[in-house]
Amino acid sequence: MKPKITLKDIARELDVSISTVSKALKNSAEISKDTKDKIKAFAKFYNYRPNNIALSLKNKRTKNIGVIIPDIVHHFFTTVFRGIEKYANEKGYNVIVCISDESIEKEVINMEMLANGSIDGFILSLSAETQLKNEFTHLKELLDQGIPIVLFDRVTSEIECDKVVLNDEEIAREAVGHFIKSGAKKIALVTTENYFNVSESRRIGYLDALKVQNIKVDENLILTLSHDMENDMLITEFFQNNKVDAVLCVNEIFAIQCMSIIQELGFNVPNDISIIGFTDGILSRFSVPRLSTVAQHGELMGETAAKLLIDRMEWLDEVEEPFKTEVINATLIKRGSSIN
Amino acid sequence: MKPKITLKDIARELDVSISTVSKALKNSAEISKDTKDKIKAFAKFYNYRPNNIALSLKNKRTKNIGVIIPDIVHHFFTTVFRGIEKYANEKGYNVIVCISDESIEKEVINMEMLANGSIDGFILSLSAETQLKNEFTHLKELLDQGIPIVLFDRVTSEIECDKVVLNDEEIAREAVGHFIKSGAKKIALVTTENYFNVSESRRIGYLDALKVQNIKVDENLILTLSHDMENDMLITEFFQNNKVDAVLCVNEIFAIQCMSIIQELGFNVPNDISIIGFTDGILSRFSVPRLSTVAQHGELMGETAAKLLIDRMEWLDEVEEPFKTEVINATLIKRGSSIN
DNA sequence: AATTATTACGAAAACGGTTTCGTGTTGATA
DNA sequence: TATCAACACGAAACCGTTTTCGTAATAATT
Repeated sequence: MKPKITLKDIARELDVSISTVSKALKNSAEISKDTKDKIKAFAKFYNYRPNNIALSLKNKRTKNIGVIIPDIVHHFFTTVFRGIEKYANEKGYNVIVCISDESIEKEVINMEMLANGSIDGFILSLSAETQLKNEFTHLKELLDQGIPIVLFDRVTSEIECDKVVLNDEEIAREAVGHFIKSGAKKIALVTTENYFNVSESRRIGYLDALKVQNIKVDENLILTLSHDMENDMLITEFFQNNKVDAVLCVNEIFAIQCMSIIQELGFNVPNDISIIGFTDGILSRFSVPRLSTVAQHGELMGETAAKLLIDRMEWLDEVEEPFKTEVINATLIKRGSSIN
Repeated sequence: MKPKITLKDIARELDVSISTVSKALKNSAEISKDTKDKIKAFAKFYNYRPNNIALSLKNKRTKNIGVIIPDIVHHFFTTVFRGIEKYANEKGYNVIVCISDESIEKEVINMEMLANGSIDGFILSLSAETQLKNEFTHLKELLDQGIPIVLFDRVTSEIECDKVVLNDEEIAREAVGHFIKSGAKKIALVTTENYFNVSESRRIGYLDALKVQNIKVDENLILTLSHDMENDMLITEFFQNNKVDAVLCVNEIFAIQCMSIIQELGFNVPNDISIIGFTDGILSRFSVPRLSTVAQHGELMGETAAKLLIDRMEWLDEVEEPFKTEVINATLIKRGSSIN
C-alpha cells in the first residue's frame, strides 16, 4: 500500500512551503532552478498527480459531462454515446452516464443529482415519458442555474438550448420517394405514438411524399406500435388485412419484426413488399435479405453534441453565443430489402 | 440566472455562522428548533443542495464508480453496463464510463485519469491488447494505492481482486453435449484468438465434451477468426471444405455470420447444420431461424460486479475481506437453430 | 552608504462543505 | 449565592489545490 501523495507531503519532506511546491511543479519563474529540480524529481519519483477533486473545487469546473439517455441497449443511443465519449475524451473530459429508462422521474433525479457540482454540462435525449407529459421544468431550472444543456434526437422546441437533430422529415420523404420510384403505390408506415418528435417528423415526411406524388393517404396504412409491447399479433393482422407494396419503419426493431412476419406470411421481400427501416445497426446488416435503412450517423451526432457543449462551456465567460441547432444529414442505405 | 446557493450565502442572509447552518440542515440537536426552522425554510425556498465536490473533498469519497469497457457497441457489454448502472444508482453512486477500444494505452490513460480522485473504485473488462500483452502493471499500481477493482468477464489470474465470470467451460460443454445428444458427430468451433480467457475456456469446454463422448478432436474443425476483420471468405471456405453437423460460435456476430453463410451455401439450419452462439442479444432473437444461444446474463453480471465493488468500498475501513470470484451461471437457450 | 530592483520564497485566502471544541448565557441545584 | 449542567451557537481546522500578496535577502544603482 502506497497511498497517494499530496503537495503537503512533498512540502513537508523537502522542507519548503506548499505554495513553493505548487509553483515549482507548474514551472513558475518565481522558483529557482535548484528548488524546481529537486521538487520535480521528488514528485516524479513518488508519482505525484494533482487531486482532481481539489482542482474541481478550486476551478469551479469538473471536466465531467453528464449524459442522460433513455436506453443504452438501443444501438442508436449506443453509437451516439460512443461519439460523445470519443470527442469528450479527446478534449480531456470524462463522461458520467445515467439511464433514464424512458422515465421522467429518473431523468429528473439523475440530473439533479449530477447538477450539484458533479458535472459542467449535460447532453441528453428526452425520455418517452418526458415527451409524453411535455414537462420540462427540470431542464429550465438547470439552464437557469447556468448549466449548459445540449439536446439530441429527442428534442423539444419548448427549451432554448443547443440541439442536434436528424433531418427526419426530409429523409422520410426520400425513403418514400424511393419506394414510389420503384413502382410502389400502397406504402405503409409503421411508427410509434406520435408524441415522439422524431416519429412525428417522419410521419410528416411520409405524408408529404405521398401528397407530392398525388397518392391518396390511407390512414389504415399507418400502423402505430408501442415500443415496449409484444407487437407480433398487430403486425400480422396488419399485413393480412392490407395489401401493401412497401413499408417504412421508424426503427430497426420494427423493420426486422415486419420483415420476419411478412416472410412468414409467404410474401417475398423485396419483390412483394419492400422494407426500409431506421438505424443502421447490426440487425439491419445481418438480416436476410439485408435491410435497407436510414443511417442516422449516431457517432457523428454524438461528436457534434459534445463539441457544441464543450465549446459553450469553454467560452461561457467570454461571449454569449446564440443557441445553435445542428442538423445531421441522414443517409438512405439501399440494400436487399428494397428494389432499386 | 439564479446561481447555486451555498452555506455561506445562507449564513450571511440569516446572520448566523456557517457551522450553524450546516448543523441545522442536518437536524443537529445542538441547534434550537426556531433557528432550524428558519434555516430550513430559507434553504428550501432557495433550493439549497450541498455541493458534491466539496463533500467529496471532505469525505475523501466521490460516490463515483469508474467503468472501463472495451467496446460499448457490443450487446453483452451494454447489458453489463446497464446492470452496473442500475445497482450503482440504487446505492447512490454515479458511473463514469470510459471505452478502452480494445487498446491498452487507452485503458491505462483513462484509469490513471480517473484514479486521481474522480472515482472510488473501478469495474472493468480487460481490453484485447491488455490480454494479448499480459501487461497488468497499471492495475497492480492502482490496487497498491488502495483503489478497489472488480474485473468481469475478461479477467486474469495475474491480478488479485474481486472478479465476476461466466462458467464458460461448463456451458460450452453443455452446448456441445446438446449437439451430441441430437446426433451430431462433426462438431465445429468458431472462436477468436485464444489469448482471450473466455475463448480459451470455451475451447477447453468444447474439447472436454468431445473427449468425454469419445469423439476424436479434429483441429480442422476449429476456426479462429479475428474480431475486427472481414471474415466472410474464411467462413465460406471453412464450410465448403469441411463436412460439419453442428457449430458452436463464441459470440453472436460469428454465429449470425455463420448461419447466413451456411444458408447461402444451400444448407438447412438446423437440419443440416445446427448452430449455437454466445450472447442472447437482439441478433439472436430476430434471426431466421432464431438462434440457439448461451445467455450470459449480462445485467446480472453487472449488478454482481457493482455489488462486489460497493460492498468492498463501504467496508474498506472495517474488515479486510478476502477477494471473491463470483460465477454467473449461463443458460443455454434452445431455439430454432439447433435440434432439440 | 543609502536607495532601489530583483530573486526566491512563504503566508494566507479561497473553493464549499463537516466536525470538533470552546464559550457565553440561562436555569437548576446545593 | 456560588456551582454546575444544559443549551445554543461560533471559531477554526481540515480536505488538496491555486494564486495573490507580502517580505527577507541579495544585488545593482546612484
